[in-house]
Amino acid sequence: MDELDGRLLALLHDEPRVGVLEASRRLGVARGTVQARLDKLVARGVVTGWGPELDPAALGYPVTAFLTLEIRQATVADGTGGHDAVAAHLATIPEVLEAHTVTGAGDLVARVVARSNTDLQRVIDAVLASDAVVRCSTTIALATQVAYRTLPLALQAAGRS
Amino acid sequence: MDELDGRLLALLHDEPRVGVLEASRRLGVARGTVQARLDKLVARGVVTGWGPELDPAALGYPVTAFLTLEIRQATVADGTGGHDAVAAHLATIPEVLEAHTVTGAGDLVARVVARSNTDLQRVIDAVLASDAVVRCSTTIALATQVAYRTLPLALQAAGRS
DNA sequence: CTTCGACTGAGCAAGTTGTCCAGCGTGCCG
DNA sequence: CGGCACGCTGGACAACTTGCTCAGTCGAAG
Repeated sequence: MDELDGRLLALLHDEPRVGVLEASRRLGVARGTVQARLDKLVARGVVTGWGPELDPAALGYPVTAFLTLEIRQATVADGTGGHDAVAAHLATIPEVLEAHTVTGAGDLVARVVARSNTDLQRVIDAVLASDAVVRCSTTIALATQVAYRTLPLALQAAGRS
Repeated sequence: MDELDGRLLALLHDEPRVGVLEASRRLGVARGTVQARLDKLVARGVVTGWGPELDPAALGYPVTAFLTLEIRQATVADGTGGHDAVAAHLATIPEVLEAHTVTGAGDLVARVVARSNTDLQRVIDAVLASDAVVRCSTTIALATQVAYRTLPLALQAAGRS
């Protein structure tokens, strides 16, 4: 991650449709260089994909909420662990966009979306359908102050390392 | 969002590098159709971008945490509101990947990353540098059970609407 | 001094893109 | 019922990009 990598990522971020050739022109380096840098970034795992970013709101799910789940700690009789069981359960619910185990009061935090505040109840019920979920507290996201971004981080990493 | 849109998004998700022509072959429709669908998805705001997805861990920031901030409610003497001031402040910190105002105990939830648990302290201090932040409680993400995804949601939306 | 890695600038065949066009079937409306 | 808009098809075209290769240059490290 040097300064050129940073500029490359910034360019791709601003105009994702530019190809390697166009990028090389913008950055003022040879095409092969851009290609090599990109390959390296992908190989290093820095760039994980180019998939289309979808907006849940535009898909009809404008409500975002964070659920803090409390998981039954004990392993169930059939041998399935509490966390794994819940993770598998959450993965089957399309409205669950992501989930992390965390420290602190709750055991697991999930980001979910819903068609409306009313619909959110349905989603929560779906989450609660697992026996391993003991409790669920809901925090609704009112507004996005900072939209998900990684570019500033990449630029900082480029500047330092 | 019909079934073809869903298949198209799924294909792009699985293999982002495929072009329009290849996609049309895979989906068994004409190239113009794929192009038209894509344009419409972008125009509708469903697809918000094709930017490269960066992995904070690969950038040297393997620690993820959720900060719940309590914001000073009163408007400051100079007229800057508490929320806006904090949002602007957070936006200047690269380690803050996203932030939302929320209902419930806290006023604002921010996702941050750090180089290590020790480094997390530095990030938290940076967040706390704003006068408008009254309190901050930290929840460290231990593991990702469900990685951020929107495809299942899109497929469900495609099936229904 | 030699070696090594990275970058440049060039070339080539093959493939893709953007943009047209005419034709066809379906559903809607007067 | 005729007419019309709309979306999809299949094809065409020039212009461009990609993947790949290669020789040459440059600076840093051994």
